[in-house]
Amino acid sequence: MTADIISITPASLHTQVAQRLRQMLLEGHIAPGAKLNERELCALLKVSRTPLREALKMLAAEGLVQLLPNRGAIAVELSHEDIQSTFEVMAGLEGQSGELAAQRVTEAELREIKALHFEMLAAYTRADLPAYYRLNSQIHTAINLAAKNTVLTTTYRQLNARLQALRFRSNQDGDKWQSAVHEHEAMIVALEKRDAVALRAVLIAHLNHKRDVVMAQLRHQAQAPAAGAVSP
Amino acid sequence: MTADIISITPASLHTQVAQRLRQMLLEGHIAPGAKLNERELCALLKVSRTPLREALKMLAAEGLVQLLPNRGAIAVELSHEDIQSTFEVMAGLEGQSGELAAQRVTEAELREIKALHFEMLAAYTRADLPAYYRLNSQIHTAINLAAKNTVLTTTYRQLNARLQALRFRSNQDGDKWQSAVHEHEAMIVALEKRDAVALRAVLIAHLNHKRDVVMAQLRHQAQAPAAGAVSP
DNA sequence: GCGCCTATTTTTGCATACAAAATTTAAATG
DNA sequence: CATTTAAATTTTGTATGCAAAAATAGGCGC
Repeated sequence: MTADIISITPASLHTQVAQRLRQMLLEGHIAPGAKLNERELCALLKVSRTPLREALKMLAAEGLVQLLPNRGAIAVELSHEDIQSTFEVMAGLEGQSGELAAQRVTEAELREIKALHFEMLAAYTRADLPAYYRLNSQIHTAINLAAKNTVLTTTYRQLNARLQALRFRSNQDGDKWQSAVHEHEAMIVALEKRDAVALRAVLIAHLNHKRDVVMAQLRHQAQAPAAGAVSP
Repeated sequence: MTADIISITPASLHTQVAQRLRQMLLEGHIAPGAKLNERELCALLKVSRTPLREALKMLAAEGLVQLLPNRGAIAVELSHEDIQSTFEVMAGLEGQSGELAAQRVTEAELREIKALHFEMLAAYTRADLPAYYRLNSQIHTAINLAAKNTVLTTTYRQLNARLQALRFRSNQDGDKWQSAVHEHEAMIVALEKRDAVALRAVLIAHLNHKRDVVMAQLRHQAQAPAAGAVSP
């Protein structure tokens, strides 16, 4: 809806700033809960406060930062309940993505998804976690795109971004990892068969398992807080 | 996630401006596709350009306005495809709302929803369209709230706002109206039985019908454009 | 009369300046 | 020495000013 404007112009400053900040939040260069000092960020990004503040307002509307009246902005810090809720909605969106993708996926898209799947298996076999995560994410994105619904895509992206900003590179144990891979196998099968109901079910189950892993990890973290944070 | 900050302060100017603009867009005081002139709006709202522009950036992130680089902002104008996509996602969200609401609705909530339902029947009987729409919307909102998922609620609200901004007070004919009311009856039954599957199904069907009505109306409108727009 | 090019005006985008609020620091009191 | 309070400093919020881009108007040639 916005993407179809052919941008010859090199994008306004506030847009660029928003993009940079978004990236910093997602890549963990700004930790959840961290205060976003305007002066600092202006210096870092070499822009004045006006475009920076405009970018912050956009990120706030996206749910990546939280505005505290008269106290500036902080990187979002989701409560356990927020995370649970987000996963719940994400599961619904993934399910719908799958349902629609099964009906609308083209041959070319299917081939590409299968290729990504095999690449992911390679990463799994090598226990290359970063590559695995990257490919995993690419597959889910590809399925989402195959659903051919721009609103679904933007909504999905937005919620996914919030979760990514939390940066729990869930060091899932071998068992969980293996079953995740099995679920991915089932996805491919369902997609090949254009079985909307099955793909929906697999994706929802997959995300629920991911949620369980993350929530368990969070509970664990809560009991044993970061090592350096005890006494100075 | 933002609401839990007890706001003693009377909300920053940019927040107020965003709220006013949002209202104007939803109530049709600003038509879809209309240009949002900064000077004009500043004069109207009696604020300087800074908070106004910040508000516009927020509304852009919410998908209510569209930013055209170096050319300001316009009220969103969704293509037929966008509208179709939005309804598709809304259907999924409504379905999930129903599914969760059936599991989580309290007795008090159920009673209130039933009361709203009867009020809506009264409005229907009187053929009081405005009241009917208001109550209809309240019922859907109540079901959504009964699902007890804040992310679902905000996502739902955001997409719903975009559709509302289009302002097709679909003058649905008697037949369609009657079946919409029947669907609402089915919702109440499913909710009372806490039948998640049934409520989900009814809500999805309900929204799909609404989509059909709206899309048909849009096609009709496209063929016979506004009367005053032909020649001066 | 019509299209095209240029000059003017308007409008947007960004930077800066000023005011108000919050935070920090330090002092003063118990 | 802790606690509270008041001043100083920082930080946010809003208004204004200036430059660049776009829209508009006018003039020119054809």
